Amino acid sequence: MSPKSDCSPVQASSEGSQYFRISDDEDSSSLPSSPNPSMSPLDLEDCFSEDKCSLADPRDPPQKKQKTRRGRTKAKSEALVSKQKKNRRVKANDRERNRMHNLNSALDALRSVLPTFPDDAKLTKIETLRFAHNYIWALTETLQMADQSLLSLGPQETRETFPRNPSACLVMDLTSPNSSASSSSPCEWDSLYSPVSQASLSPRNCTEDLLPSSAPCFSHSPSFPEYI
DNA sequence: TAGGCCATCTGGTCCT
DNA sequence: AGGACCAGATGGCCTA
Repeated sequence: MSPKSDCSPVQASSEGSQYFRISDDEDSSSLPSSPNPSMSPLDLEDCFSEDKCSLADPRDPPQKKQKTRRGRTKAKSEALVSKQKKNRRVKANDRERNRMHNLNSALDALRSVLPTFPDDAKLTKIETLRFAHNYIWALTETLQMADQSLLSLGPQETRETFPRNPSACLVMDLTSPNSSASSSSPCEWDSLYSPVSQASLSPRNCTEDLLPSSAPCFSHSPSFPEYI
């Protein structure tokens, strides 16, 4: 079950700019006498800014200038406050949208460096974060193991054991579902749970907590240490 | 159709 | 005061 994948930020942004919902207070209290229910918020802004649609009661007797002026002043100030409020909300919505887009971009960047199978499978947000956490933890642990092995092995043995960068070997083991895995257990990545993950995630549910349901559970090479 | 995921809006809170 | 961050609400889309 992959979520909608064609929702680019640009598209979302354009949709967001078109989508506007008038909140209850703005609709009923701040804008009590909307001249035209079909007017867009921008129309209403024009209405306020240009004073095209006065909020003053037309039934006010014209001879009571003082009272009328005071009433109009109050109504206009309320309109201005309402307009300012609405402008702030619109700007805040825009910032929030951009903030979430930035967050999603960062999440996409994170996804791009994580191995996924199949390649076009898109991890959900929570899956990406959990997977990245465990992936980093596994890489770190393996590097430490490799360092220890390097220290204990002689130069010749080292060359045979680690012909290339040990971390590269690790990545191969981690990422390739067809790597020399002898274990056929469907959820070998359970062994990659970090201590922290074990505290917060259920190791028994590999598909939910570590990998997307659409992605297969990977096997690791026999040389990969068991982290239980 | 229910449930999951997501984008967006919104009001509150904290910080500068 | 204004911006950043957060969490709740809402509605749309997609899949089983």
